[in-house]
Amino acid sequence: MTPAELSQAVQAAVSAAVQAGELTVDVPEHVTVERPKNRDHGDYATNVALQLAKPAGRPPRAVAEILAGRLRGIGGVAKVDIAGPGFLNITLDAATQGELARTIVEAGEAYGRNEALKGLRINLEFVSANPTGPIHIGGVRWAAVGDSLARVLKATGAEVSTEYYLNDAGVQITKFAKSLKAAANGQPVPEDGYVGEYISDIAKAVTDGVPGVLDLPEDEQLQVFRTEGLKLMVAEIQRSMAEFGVHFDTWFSEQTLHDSGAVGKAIERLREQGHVFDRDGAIWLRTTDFGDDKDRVLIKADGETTYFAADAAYYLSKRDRGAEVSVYMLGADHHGYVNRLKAIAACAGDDMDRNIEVMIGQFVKMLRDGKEVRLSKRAGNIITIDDVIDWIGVDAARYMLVRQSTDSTITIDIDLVTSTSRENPVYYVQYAHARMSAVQRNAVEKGIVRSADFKPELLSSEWENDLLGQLGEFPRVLAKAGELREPHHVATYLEELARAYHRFYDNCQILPKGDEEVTDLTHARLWLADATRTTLANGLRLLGVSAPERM
RNA sequence: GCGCUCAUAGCUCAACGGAUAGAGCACUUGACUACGGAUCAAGAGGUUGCAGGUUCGAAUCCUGCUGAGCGCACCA
Repeated sequence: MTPAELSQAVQAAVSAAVQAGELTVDVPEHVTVERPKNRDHGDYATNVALQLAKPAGRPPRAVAEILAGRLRGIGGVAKVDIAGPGFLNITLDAATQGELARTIVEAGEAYGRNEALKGLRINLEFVSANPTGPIHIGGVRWAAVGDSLARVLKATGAEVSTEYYLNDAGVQITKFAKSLKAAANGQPVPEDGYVGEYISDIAKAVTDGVPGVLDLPEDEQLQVFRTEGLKLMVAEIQRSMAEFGVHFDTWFSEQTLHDSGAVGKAIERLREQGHVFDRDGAIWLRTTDFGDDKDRVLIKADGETTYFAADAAYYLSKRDRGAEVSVYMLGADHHGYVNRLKAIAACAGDDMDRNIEVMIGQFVKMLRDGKEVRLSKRAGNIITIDDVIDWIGVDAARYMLVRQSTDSTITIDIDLVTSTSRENPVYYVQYAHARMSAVQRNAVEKGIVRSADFKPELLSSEWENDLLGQLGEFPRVLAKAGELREPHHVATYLEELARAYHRFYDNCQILPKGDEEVTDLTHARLWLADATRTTLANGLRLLGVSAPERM
């Protein structure tokens, strides 16, 4: 029995008690059934009696008594106890619990998938770093988290489109082009220009690709460095992302918004909604109607459109392309944008609490010799995505970055991370998978084929029970991670699952030793181990981390 | 000045409003004639920044305070 099925059974028990006139309450939509930390509290516990006590006008324990009687009648429930203030502690019989292993093995790659966000069309934008240099460590965090989040959202039933917004239209690109041109001509870096080895590399690639470029007039030269340099830089970013296992469905160019007239059209649409006004020769959007602390300029007095106007056009583009929910993942230095972005949605007539979500993630702080290293792209002092991959590899890097909540800053000690990368918890999880794969190899070698005649009641030890309980949590963890947009819950879960597996492994012999006989228990444990391997692999896939058969 | 975010073991981090706040690292002590020791078992380590409030119950929600990071453009 899965936790979801048990939850429904408890809900049905409440419903039956209400119909029988034993309780007078509205039947709750969802009944919480959780895995208690303490084994003495049964396999599952529910607080439903505590929550219904007040509306029912009865003491919690009295409500619990009523429900306990009905729960005992459910098939597969071995025991129901009332504990503490009114918790219902439910113990399943071993066969009912053990059956979960079969459920998981038969579901295979589909185990864990659910419909928590069924049909929701989500546009997920992340990284979106300016294409004026390689992706640095901060962007790498959003790459790891965003890509995993996309996988999690898909697994919870959403239709997800991932997107990288290329700011290829602004003055930063002009500075980038000037920096390339200067490097190619052996001139000093222009004021506010970009420096770093990559600048001279790209400058050389441009001059190799366009022979004679240095003989062109200044302005034509600049144009070549702008278009060709941008092309090369974007290709470089795309290569890094692909190497990191991160996929974007759409690379969206800001320039196309201007070229296609989408920016002007967006302003007209907002004007029709009644939120655009003129003041001091400029055209404004009245974002203060929707919680922003000041109104924003769309077109400056000199006639130029602002970056904000492109943002508005971009939001409307996402909407026109079918997004019900636009999710933005931004760094903490952009938290000031939250209100204005949400106001764009509201000004366009959308629901700012539903159609747009802006996630703010904290920084990555780097330490070297115990001191914080200040990173700046302009100064050329950066740690790139390629550096991180070189140090510890894709698996360890992605896992490290995705396993903690984006609410907290990540502190990476450069000396420590390179010297002790083996301590990364990712190996603990991967090792569990590799260990299980080894068992399967050995089984094949001994000619043991997992029998279809599975006796789930044999999985009755505390280690097997713990492992089954953990396995049953996976769909719920995924649903939570998707709904909260927090993929780190998957990583935390996998560590707990791996721990339960390692403990099971150390305490329960799976395959016979020497000339011992193959028993029903051998087969039952192979089912359980296979279910674990399946779940570990499914979870690791969601994080973009490999599930190795050997390490 | 106004605003956003954060504060949990020595360190890095977890914890749908639930029962005795959990892991890893580091520290102490055990388990390898091995289904893979990248593991397991045991120990030690906490007034969840401070003070109130809400309730059957608060690390979690609310208020105030302290500390840290960041943001407050007709820049992009």
